[in-house]
Amino acid sequence: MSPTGSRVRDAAIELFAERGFHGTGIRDLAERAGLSSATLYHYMGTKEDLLVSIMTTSLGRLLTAGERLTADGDPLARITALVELHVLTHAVRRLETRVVDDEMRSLSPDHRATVVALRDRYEHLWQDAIDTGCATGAFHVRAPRVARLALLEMCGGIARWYTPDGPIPLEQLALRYAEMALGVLGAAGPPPELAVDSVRRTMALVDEIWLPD
Amino acid sequence: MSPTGSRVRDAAIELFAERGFHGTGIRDLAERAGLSSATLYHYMGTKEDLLVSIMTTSLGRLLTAGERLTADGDPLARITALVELHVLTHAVRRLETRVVDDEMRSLSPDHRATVVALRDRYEHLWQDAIDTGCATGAFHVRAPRVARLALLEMCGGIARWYTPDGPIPLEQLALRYAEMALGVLGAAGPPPELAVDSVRRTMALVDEIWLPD
Amino acid sequence: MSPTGSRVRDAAIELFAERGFHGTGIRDLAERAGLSSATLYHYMGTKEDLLVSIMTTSLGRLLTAGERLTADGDPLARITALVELHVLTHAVRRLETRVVDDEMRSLSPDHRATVVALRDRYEHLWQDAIDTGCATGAFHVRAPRVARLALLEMCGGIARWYTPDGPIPLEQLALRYAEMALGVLGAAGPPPELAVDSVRRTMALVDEIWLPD
Amino acid sequence: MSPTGSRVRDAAIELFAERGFHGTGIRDLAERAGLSSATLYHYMGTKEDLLVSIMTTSLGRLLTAGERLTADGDPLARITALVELHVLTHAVRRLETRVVDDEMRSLSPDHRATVVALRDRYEHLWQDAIDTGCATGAFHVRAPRVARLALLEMCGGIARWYTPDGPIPLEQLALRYAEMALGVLGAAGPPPELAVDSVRRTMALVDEIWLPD
DNA sequence: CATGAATGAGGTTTCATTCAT
DNA sequence: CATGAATGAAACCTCATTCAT
Repeated sequence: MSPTGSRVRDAAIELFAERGFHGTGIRDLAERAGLSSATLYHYMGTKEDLLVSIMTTSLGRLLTAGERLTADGDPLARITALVELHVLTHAVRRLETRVVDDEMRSLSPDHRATVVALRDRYEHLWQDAIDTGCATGAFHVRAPRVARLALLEMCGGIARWYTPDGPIPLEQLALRYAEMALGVLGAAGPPPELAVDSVRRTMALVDEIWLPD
Repeated sequence: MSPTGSRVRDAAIELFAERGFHGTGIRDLAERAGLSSATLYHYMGTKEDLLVSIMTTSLGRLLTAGERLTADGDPLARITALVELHVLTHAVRRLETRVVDDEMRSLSPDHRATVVALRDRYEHLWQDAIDTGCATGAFHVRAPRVARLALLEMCGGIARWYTPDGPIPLEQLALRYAEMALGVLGAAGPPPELAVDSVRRTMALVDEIWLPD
Repeated sequence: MSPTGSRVRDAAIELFAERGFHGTGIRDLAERAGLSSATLYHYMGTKEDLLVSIMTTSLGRLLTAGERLTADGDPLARITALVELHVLTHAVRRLETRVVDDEMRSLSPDHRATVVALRDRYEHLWQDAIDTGCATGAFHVRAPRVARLALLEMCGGIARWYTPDGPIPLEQLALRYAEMALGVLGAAGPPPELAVDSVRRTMALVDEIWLPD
Repeated sequence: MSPTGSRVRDAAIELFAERGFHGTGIRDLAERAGLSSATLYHYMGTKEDLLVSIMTTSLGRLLTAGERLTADGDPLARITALVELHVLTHAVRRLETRVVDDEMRSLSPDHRATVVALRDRYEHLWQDAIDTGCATGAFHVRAPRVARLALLEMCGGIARWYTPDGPIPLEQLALRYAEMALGVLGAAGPPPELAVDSVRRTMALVDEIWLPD
């Protein structure tokens, strides 16, 4: 993407995350991007197109990463990786992920369907890991669907408060969330050194997936 | 409040929850309440005043309930009750709670400060229970502040999907969330029959607190 | 008029004078009068009716007084009395007279015609005195119509700044204006003691005319 | 200024003068300027900004002209020039000057302060000439401050009735006002041919000062 | 006598978007 | 590639007024 195009996109991510889609005006976007509002339209379709593009890109990357991480491994390894992915992504890409999580309602029906389909595929990775783990006896959960919803909210919530200046390094945060998630699922975690290895692998993937931006 | 005033308030809760504050127009409100947009202004100040009133009322009730439930009891009982309260309120009052959780950013600085102060008092009840439980050895958490944030997100998330028509009765849902929360905190739960008693007590309080509406 | 009716009228005079007719809202009037805006309508017709009533009353009294003062006397005495009348009225009834002078343009055509007719009758008293004085050689003016307009503006202007707390007593002010007016007309004034007598007589008339209010 | 910008400004001057600031709607302005009401906002800030700009420009020019005319000369010459300036400006620029004289009350406090400061500087030129003339014995006035106020009202009043179609040429009108003003001040005027010269010089300045518009 | 409730019309200003240059 | 100019629609809110109680 052209550098100016990126500026537009970045401006949109910042403002949509901060003020919401309907709370952000075209002029706000233009000002933040350092352009006139007319010029904006060289780099985007409508305001909603911009939102859709942000959401599909972000969700698409999350899905790609999720699929790679769950291509093999036992349920415990898979859910651990998904939790790490979700937490790290929501921390490293706070703004994009907030837009994805909060602005679904601002989409028109057609666009919403597209985005929801992506999200469903992603969430299916979670549900599958949870269900399999319940079947194998690795997890002890009485309402697996509820567990999925609870875990997703819990892990995604980090985007509402995370800052890199906080007292706990991000790697440690991811470990804590992984522990909490396994607590939710009634599972025992792996030994610490394996857990650290897992987080580092996931972090590397997150960096790779978001690199081209 | 006058019946018409209630209709205005209810319309606002529905629409703010569904479309967001900035996504809801005065005409939408008027139409939903069955009034002309001019008449709306007999029952509210500005649109933001209406939002503030909804948020402070809702948060105020949650805080009152939380304070009552944590007036005594050991940390396990207190955190259990708070989880139940949060889950039940977010299920029974899906719309209000979504507005409270999502529209903080739509408030002007002054109003935001007021609302944030209320929320902080409420969240302090959680932090206090968690910290005490960690100190007594009832909980095993390495990052108590993170645990609080994670639990609040997890439990509040129910407002994003709950419907009374779902396959799991609300009482059971609350029990599941309590179990998951104790898993997050690395704690063992009480025997089932005591847990049911607790949920029923909390449900009664929720009903009472929200009655006058 | 009922005491409440007077309050309404007084409120209108104050606010119309201060903010102008279009700058004054019905609610402003109601608040100033200590009534609800609905109750206002027991004491007036439309907002414009209220304006018309204020203007015709005020102009009517000025006209009555002017006619009395010019019923006899030579041109110098008549113009002196008119100047005194105009100045004293605009000082003692600053607000009414400002409304009369400034809000003609806010009247609808019909009402305007009525008010203009009154004003014309009043101004004719001035023109007549001036013209007669020119004919008798008492005044030396090359453009008598312009002189009339200039004098009326000059004398009425006192309503834009007069306050009873000023350093110069009102009686003195009236004398100064009379002197200036005669200067405008190229006429010599009467001896001081006669001038004072005249002002006092005019002041008494002003008090009488405005008494019933 | 762009031609369209001028049209907006001209429309505002006409309508504010005719109907008053509060009596003029944005749609009236747009219609008069031949624009949509949205387009109006490319050429102005708020409606009040437009008013402020009109007032400061107009007053600023009057002040500049006044300063030039009173840079030297004896009190009689200075006051004569000021009277001519005031009269000619109020005749040639009837609408602007009416807005300046009538709409001070429509300004918000901050803007009002700015405009009042300009007006005070302008009026100070008058007061200074009057006071000096009294000191030198050129004028005979017992209340110099009152004289200033009276003269300003008298001369500015021409904007309320002047039309170029009237029976008296503007140059003659200015002479008549100068004579009347000297009458107010108890002063004898210059011989006719000098007076005519003075008016012509002042008229040239007025034309020059208002040219760039 | 007084008012709360109600409203259609209109207030000023901003919206997202287009297009000629 | 960039923008100033333009606009219909809509934003939030207030207007003057009526009427049942």
